[in-house]
Amino acid sequence: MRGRTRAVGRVRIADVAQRAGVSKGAASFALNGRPGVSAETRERVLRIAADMGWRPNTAARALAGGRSDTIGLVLNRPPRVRGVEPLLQHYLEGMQDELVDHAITLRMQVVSGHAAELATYDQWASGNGVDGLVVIDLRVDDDRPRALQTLGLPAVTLGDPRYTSGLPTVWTDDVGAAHELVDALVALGHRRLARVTSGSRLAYSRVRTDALTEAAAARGLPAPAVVQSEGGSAAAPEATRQLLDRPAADRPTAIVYENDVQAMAGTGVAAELGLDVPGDVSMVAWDSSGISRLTRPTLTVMTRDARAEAACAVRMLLELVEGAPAQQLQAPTARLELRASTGPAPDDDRRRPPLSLPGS
Amino acid sequence: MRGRTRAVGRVRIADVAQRAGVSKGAASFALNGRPGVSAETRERVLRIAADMGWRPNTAARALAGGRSDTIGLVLNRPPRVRGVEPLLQHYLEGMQDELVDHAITLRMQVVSGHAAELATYDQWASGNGVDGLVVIDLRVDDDRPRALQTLGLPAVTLGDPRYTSGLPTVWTDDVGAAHELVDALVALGHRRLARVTSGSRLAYSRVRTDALTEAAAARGLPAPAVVQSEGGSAAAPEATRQLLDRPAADRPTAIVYENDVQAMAGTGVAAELGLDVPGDVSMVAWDSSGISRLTRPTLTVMTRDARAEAACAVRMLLELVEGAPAQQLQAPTARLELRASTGPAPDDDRRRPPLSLPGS
DNA sequence: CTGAAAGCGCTTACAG
DNA sequence: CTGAAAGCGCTTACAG
Repeated sequence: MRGRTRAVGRVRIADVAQRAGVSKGAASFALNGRPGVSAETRERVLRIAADMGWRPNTAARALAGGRSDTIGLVLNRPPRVRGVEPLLQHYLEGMQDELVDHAITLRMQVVSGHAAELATYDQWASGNGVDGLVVIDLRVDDDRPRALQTLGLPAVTLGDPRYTSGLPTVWTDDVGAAHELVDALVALGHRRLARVTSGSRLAYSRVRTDALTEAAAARGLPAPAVVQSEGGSAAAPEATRQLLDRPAADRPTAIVYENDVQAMAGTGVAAELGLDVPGDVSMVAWDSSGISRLTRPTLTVMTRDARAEAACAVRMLLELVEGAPAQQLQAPTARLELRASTGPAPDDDRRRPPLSLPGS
Repeated sequence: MRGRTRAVGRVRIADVAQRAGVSKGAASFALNGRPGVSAETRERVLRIAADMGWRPNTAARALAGGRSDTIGLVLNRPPRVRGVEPLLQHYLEGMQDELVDHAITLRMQVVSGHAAELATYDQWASGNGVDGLVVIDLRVDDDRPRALQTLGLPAVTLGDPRYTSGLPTVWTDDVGAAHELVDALVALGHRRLARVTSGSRLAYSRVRTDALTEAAAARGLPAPAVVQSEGGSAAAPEATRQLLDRPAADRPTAIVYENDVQAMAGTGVAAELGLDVPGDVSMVAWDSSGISRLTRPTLTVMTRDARAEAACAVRMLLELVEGAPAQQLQAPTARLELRASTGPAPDDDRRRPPLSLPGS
């Protein structure tokens, strides 16, 4: 069934070369846009290849050391959080947007563990399995940028340059966004903020938490309570309970979640505890999966175009593969979109004096 | 930067063979579990390969006509519905679950258009780019099963056998599920059902709609109103408005959506129209992304393990590649999980005589 | 049961 | 600017 029977009618580069009256090598040069062949020859070869329906054999190309027209993505997640959460969903969509226009394949490998991830990169590098990589889920102590540099594999990441170790990146200014968010909450009378994070070692999570803390300090607010919700959105209810299950004077009046699924879960917990959203506590989601208008109450979110960012990262990667220089591209900063889950802080919060003074 | 420099320290099958004192061919046989080599030789080769850290070069293997340790998935979706909707999300997760255990790569190609999809299959088949395929989004008039048979590409699909043209499949009995659902709605006093579908040509959507219609007829209910919501969840609000924006006597008292995102959107529209869920209208989602417990009201859903189904499909595919016979595997039928979005039909509906008699 | 050889389709130095 | 040849790492008939 498999084996060495060539698919019927499959046209090889040798067929194109013969028909064009040139050598295989010349045809290859023409087809790959390399110098060493006259303009008219190139054009003829191209036309004949199109006529005959030639398409490169990816395996042969890869084996010979050429382009594989494939980019790689490794997903390293423990099974229990292997869900496709909102941000990854947008990233996948954005990558698809760009790939479909370039007839590029996405090679996706799921691994459980850091060692397995590096082994995958090693194998891809040595087998020309991919032309380049998109690296996501950057951590604060990530050694993948360095490993990839050693392997000589072009790679682009999505995340704040301070954690990318020089890897080309598409990023957004979450620090600026955090300040806008805190300003808006302060304007609503909030002083006791809280933050539910996806994981303490995820770079983007860290950047946001740090920025929120700084912004709060700059406005003279007490340091936001920070609760880790490792293990995906499933842990968000527990994190929320931890924050809300205390006397009103201690309770945060606004919680900032990593994404809207977490915020929905948190809103449910608030209801269970007899708290009104936004009457008693305001809820904000940073990343949105697009359901923020559909929830009751509708969710206030930090909006940015993660999908476009991922598309942009892929474009950058393809250019990088072509030899373009590495860059750090800043995408538009997230903007606050106010909806029904946020409102003025509860009255008691406004009547009391600040709990602490500026300058943490 | 790229080119013919072999990655440092990369061990080839020839290195393994030399160290084991056998020919390359013998080593290949041993490594691939084929007959033609003694048990002790095989074991020695295997041990040495492991010691030396040998891993197959995928491209070389593919080119020589062997296993590529890759399975393919083509996503053919117009850009505007290129979102990762709940069902696809579960499928991706389930495929990942199975792939990670087998060190298999997923080759994913996004295309826009049927012709491009078939061209991709053709290229993969002729280049040994994949060992097999998972085919999703089966349509009622799908010619992909036949095309794949012609290409000789092993493939497994997810969907009702009546639309798979003999392709091996993992499927669930949506007809049985529809009957359970209608029974439950009838028990709550509902008589005017409605159905919002993902698309009239999607096989699973068609099966469900037909089954709901049959089940309604069997219970003596009028035929459910059916509204297409092509273009993803974005169209669900419009579809819902169409159903609910009529006099109470004409209005459905229960709407069955394709997934929970649609149902959330529909619930929002009901609120806009001043209708209470479930007081005036009950809402049911067929596929759930896991947020059905988080919405307000919580959503009644048809629960099944789509993730496990996808994992099972991949397992079947890998066995098929190994030469196992094709099969049709029936996964557990979806069960109804009643939550707050469904309740007794509005009173006026019970007081009136049936609108029609059994036997559509 | 094993070895030596050809071949998969392409790219790329190397001569002309 | 072009041709002829070697080689990428593997698999698989074909002889022994």
